[in-house]
Amino acid sequence: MATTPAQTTETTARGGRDRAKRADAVRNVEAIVAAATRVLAADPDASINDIAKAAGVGRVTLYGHFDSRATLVREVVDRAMAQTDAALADLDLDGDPRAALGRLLETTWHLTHRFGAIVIAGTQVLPPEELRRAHEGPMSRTRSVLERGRAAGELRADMPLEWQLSVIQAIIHGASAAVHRGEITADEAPALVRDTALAALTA
Amino acid sequence: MATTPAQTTETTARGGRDRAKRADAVRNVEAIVAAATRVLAADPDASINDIAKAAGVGRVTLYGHFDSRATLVREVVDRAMAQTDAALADLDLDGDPRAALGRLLETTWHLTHRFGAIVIAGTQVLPPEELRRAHEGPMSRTRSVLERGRAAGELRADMPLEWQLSVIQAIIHGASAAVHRGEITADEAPALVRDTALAALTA
DNA sequence: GATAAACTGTACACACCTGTTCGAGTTAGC
DNA sequence: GCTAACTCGAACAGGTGTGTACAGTTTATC
Repeated sequence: MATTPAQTTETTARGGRDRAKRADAVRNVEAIVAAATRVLAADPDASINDIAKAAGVGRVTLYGHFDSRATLVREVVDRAMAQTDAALADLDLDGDPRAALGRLLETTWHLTHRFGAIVIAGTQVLPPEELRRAHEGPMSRTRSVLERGRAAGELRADMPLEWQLSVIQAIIHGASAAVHRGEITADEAPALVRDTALAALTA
Repeated sequence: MATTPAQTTETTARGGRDRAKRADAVRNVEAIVAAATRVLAADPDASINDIAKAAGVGRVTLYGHFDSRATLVREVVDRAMAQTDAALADLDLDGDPRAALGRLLETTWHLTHRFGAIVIAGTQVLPPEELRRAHEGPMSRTRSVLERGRAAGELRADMPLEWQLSVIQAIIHGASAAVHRGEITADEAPALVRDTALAALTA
């Protein structure tokens, strides 16, 4: 329990109005987003009711904080992308392109697996170009490493770069699905993803 | 009420009752299955209404031929699998494992791309083990070629076989998605799938 | 401890999808 | 050309999901 008030919460977040949001309201919003992330990652078609229940909150309360399903999904996607971007920003992508790509692959896999079907939930609600823009950030990092590897002759350049990006995405998603099916464990997945994708992109 | 047996059309199909089906009924059933295949391949969540409309038939008529959505989906999946199995049976899978796998990959891609999201429609309606059994046929062909290649030292054997199957599936589905997004053309896809998958599975 | 913000459950309006029933019109088949 | 099979639209029942309105209660904050 915070005994020291002093600029309690963020007044700058969205509505930045005169009054600050009440502490329990902030807590609930947080619980809702967290629950939505968890639930939607498992089932992109989960209802608002499921999410509210998972957050330990009434459905009406949820609507008090988010205008619509789309708004909530957008928030979840935004946070996921922000987290993704932050994790990727910590990565050292210099040096040997293959090694850099390997690190990038492992990290990306962890993120993809954590966020699972949220992307799907996004595609069903958000306009395509908005989704495209969200993907752009992480994608561009991979693309630049890929370009560097191709230019250095360490990665094969005899197929479209966009195709190679698709392959990477496909393998990562495939690994996540394979883990869910129990064919491989979450522990061995990163190495498999890295080795397989690197092999696929090597001449 | 059987006035004339006659054995006109297929009395053996399913209900194998006394009277033969009328010609227009057969035609409609065919149109429905074709439309369902087409529509569900694009959107696995398409409603019965959409399918009936696409088939140029009333919704009630559709229900006259198929008890429920599940029945229709089952029929569509069954036909797709039969077609798949037939196409794969024509393939020569002997000789050099890599060449055989290459042929298998190209053919499988064509089939997957044609049937698209039908698998998803299936997973949502049919019991898991029924789907599993449907997948078993085509999957087992790939598995045996894969095993042969691994044993011959032509394909890498340092990762689980099940994982390699997942990778193949992921690349094929990824290619189909990439074509839909317009990143690559349907013409260049088979070669890309073959080359990429073979590279991924080669030591 | 007073006040306003926030929470709660219930209930309603609306939309969509599934599956069924009905009566009337159309058509294939003998 | 008769008859049974087939088709059609409209309409209903049951289910689910979204979003809103209301009235009462809790609770943070000053």
